Amino acid sequence: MSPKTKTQYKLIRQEKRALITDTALRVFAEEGYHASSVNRIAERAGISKGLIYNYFTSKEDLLKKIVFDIYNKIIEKYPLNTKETSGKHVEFFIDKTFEFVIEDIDRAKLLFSISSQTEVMEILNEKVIEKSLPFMNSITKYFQTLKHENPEAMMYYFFSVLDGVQLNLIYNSKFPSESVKEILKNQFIKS
Amino acid sequence: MSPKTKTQYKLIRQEKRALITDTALRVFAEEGYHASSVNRIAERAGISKGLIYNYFTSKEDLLKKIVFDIYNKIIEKYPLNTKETSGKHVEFFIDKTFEFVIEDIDRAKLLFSISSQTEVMEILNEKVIEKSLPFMNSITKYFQTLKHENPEAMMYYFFSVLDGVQLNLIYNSKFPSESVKEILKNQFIKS
Amino acid sequence: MSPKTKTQYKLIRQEKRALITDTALRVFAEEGYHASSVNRIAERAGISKGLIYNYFTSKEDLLKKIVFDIYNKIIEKYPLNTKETSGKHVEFFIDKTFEFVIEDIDRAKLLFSISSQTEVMEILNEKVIEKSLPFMNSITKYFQTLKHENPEAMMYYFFSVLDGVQLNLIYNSKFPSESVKEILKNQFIKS
Amino acid sequence: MSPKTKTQYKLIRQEKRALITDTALRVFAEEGYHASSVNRIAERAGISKGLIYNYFTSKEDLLKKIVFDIYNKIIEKYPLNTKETSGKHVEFFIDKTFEFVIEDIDRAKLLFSISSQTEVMEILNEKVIEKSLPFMNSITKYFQTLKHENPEAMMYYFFSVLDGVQLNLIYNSKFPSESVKEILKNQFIKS
DNA sequence: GATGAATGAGAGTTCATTCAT
DNA sequence: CATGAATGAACTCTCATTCAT
Repeated sequence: MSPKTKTQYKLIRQEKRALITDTALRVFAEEGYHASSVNRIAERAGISKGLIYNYFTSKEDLLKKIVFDIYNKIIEKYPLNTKETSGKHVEFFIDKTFEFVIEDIDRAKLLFSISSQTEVMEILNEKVIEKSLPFMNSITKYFQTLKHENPEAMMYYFFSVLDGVQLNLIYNSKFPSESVKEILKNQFIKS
Repeated sequence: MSPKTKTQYKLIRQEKRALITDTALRVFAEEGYHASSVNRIAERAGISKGLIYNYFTSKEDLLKKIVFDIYNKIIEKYPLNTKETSGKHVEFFIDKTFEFVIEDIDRAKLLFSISSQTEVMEILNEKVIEKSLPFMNSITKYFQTLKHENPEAMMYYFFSVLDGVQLNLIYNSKFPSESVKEILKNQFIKS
Repeated sequence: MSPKTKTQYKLIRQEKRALITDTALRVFAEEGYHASSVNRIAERAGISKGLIYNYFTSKEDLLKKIVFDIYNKIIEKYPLNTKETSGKHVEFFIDKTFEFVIEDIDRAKLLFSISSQTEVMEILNEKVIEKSLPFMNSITKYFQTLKHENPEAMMYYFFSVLDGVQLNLIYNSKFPSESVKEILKNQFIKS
Repeated sequence: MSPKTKTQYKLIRQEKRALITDTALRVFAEEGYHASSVNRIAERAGISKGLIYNYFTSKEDLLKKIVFDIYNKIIEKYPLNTKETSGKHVEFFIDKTFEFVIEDIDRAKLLFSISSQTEVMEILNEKVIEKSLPFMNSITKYFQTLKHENPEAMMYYFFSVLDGVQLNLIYNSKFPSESVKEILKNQFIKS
C-alpha cells in the first residue's frame, strides 16, 4: 500500500546500474564500442533498451562511465608510495599489471580497444595523464638510482614493454605469462 | 576517341583500386572502421559511392583486402634469411619494425585498431600465424645460441616488447623513439 | 495518525488535481502539447509521474480536461443577458476579452496553440459552438438594431477582429493594447 | 552505358525536393509539426524515409526550409510601392491577404500553427520583422494622411484584424469571406 | 567504367504508460 | 494516496548496398 522506501529504490538502482555496466563492458570488449548495439546490451542484460537510458544519458555516456570506473580501479590498484623508489616498487608494478589483465581481461580488452578511438579518450586523457605523472616520475627516479644513461627514455621503454606484454596477455592465448613475468623482473629489477 | 586497349583498362583498374584502398586506409585509420562511412571514402577519393562496389563486394571486403595488403607489405619487409640467426638478424628486425611504423603510421594504426575487432581478424589470423612461424623460430634459435634459460619465452617477450614499442610510436607523441631504439638493441643484441 | 475523513480526502484530491492541471497548463503553454512530457509536468509539480495517472487516464485526457476547464471559465466570464443587446453588451464583451488574455496569458496561449491541432478540438468544438450560439445571436441582433446591411457578416467580422486582437495580445509584445481597445470600442459601439 | 547527365540529376533532385516539401507541408498543416512523423511524410509522398534525409539534414531543417519558402512567396505577393500610400495600397493589401489564404490554405495553416512554436520561429523572426517594417511604415503613413488620432495604434489594429480574418478563413468553414472582405474595405478605406 | 538517387534495415533515443510496492 | 523502475512502441536519423542509366 505504500511506495517503496528510498533505501529500496537506491538498492535497486545500484544493482541495475551494475548489471548494465557489467554487461556493456563485456559486449564492448567482445565486439568493440562502435560495433556494439544498445539493443544487444539490453538483450544480454535481460532488460529493455529503454531502461539503459534511465541510468545513462547515451551510449557514449555509458562507455565513458565504464572507462572512468576502470581507471579508478586501476588507480586504486597502484597506490603510489613515492618514498619507495627501489626495485620493490618496480616489482610491485609488474605484478599489478599482470594481475589487472589476468583478473579482468574484459576491462583490459576494453581499455586497449578504446585507446585507438581518439574522440572518446580525449576527455579522459587529461585526467589519466595527470594521474600517471607520479608513476612516471617514480620510475624515472628508479632508473636514475641505477645510473642508467637516459633514465627518462628507460621509463618510456619500461611502460611500453608493459603495454606490449598486456597486449599479448589479452590477445595471444599461447603467451607464456609466468615465464615472461620472470624475464621482465630479471630485466628491470637489479638488486 | 580510339577504344582503349586491354592493357590500358587494366592499368586504369589498378590505379583506381589503389586510389580506393589508399583513401580507405587513411579514413579507417583516422576514424576507425565502424565509424567510417563508404560515402566519406568516396568523397575523399573524389569518386562515386557506386564505383567502390565495382572493385570490392562490400565495405568489409575492402577492409579485409587492405589488411591483407598490409600483411603482404610487412612480409616483404622482413625477408627471411634463416641462415643468419645472429644479432644482425635481430637488429634488422628492430630497425624494420621502427621503419614500418614511422614510414606508414596509418597502416600501423589501422592494424592495431583492427586487431581488437575479432571478426575481421579471425580469417586473417591463420594466415598470419603461418607466415610468422619462421620468424618466431628464427628468433627462438637466436636466444638458444645466447644460452637463454627459456628461449621460447624470450622470443614471446621479444615480440611483445616490439608490440608495445609500436603502440607507443603510434599513439604517444612524446615517445623518444631513437633513444628507445638504442635501448632495445642494447637489451637484445649481445655481441 | 487519525484516519482522514472523506471530506479531507476530497479536499486533498481537489488540491492535487488543481496542482496538476495548473502545472500542465503552464508547461503546455510554454512548450506546446506535443513537446511537453509527462515527466516534466510531474517534476515541475513536485510529484511523481504515476500520480498524474491517478487523476487522469492519459496525457490527452489531461489536456482535454484543461481545455474544458478553460472553456468553462470563459463561459462564466461572459454571462449572457439576452435582454441587453445594446452597446453596453458589446463593450462588456470587448473588455472581457482583453481581461481574459491579459489576466491569464497561459490559458490564452494554450487555447490558441491547441486550436490548430484538429484531433483535440474536434471533440470540444461541438460543445463550444453550442455555447457560442447565444452570443453570436446576441451580437447579430445588435448589428441589426444598428441597421447594418449584413448583420450576420458583421457578427463574424466582429469575432474575427477579437480573435486577431487576442493573437497579438499574446504574441506581440509591442502591441499597444490600451490604444487598440479604444479603437475597437469606437469602431463597434455607436451610441 | 553512361551515367545520367548532370542535367538529368538536377531535374530529378528538383522534382523530388518539391515532392517532399509539398507533402510535408500538407502533413505539417494537418497534424502540426510535432505530431507529424517523417515516416508518415515519406509514406504519403510514396518514397522511403531515407530519401528525405538525402535532401534535408533533419526534420527541423525540412520545416525551416518550407517556412522560409512560404515567407519568400508572401514577400513576392506584396511588392512594396512606398510612394503609393493611398487607399489603393490598403485595398491591395486586403485583397492579397485573402488571396494568400484562399489560394493556399495549407501554407497559411502551417504558418499559423508554427507561430506558436517559439523555437522554430526565432531564427526566422528577425528576417520577418525586417521585411515587415516597410509595410508597417507605409500603413502608418496612410492612417496619418487620414488624420487618425493614433496612426501607429491604428496600424497595429489593422494588422491584427487581418490576422483574425485569416484565422477564421482557415479554421471557420462558415466564415462569409466575401462579405467580410467588403466590410473590411469599408472600414479601412476612406475615399 | 561510373554515377548518385533510392532503399530499408537497424541504429540510438524518447516517452506515455504500467505496476509492484 | 504515492512512488519511480520498467517497458515497448514509435520516433529521428544513418548508412551499406543496389540499380537504372
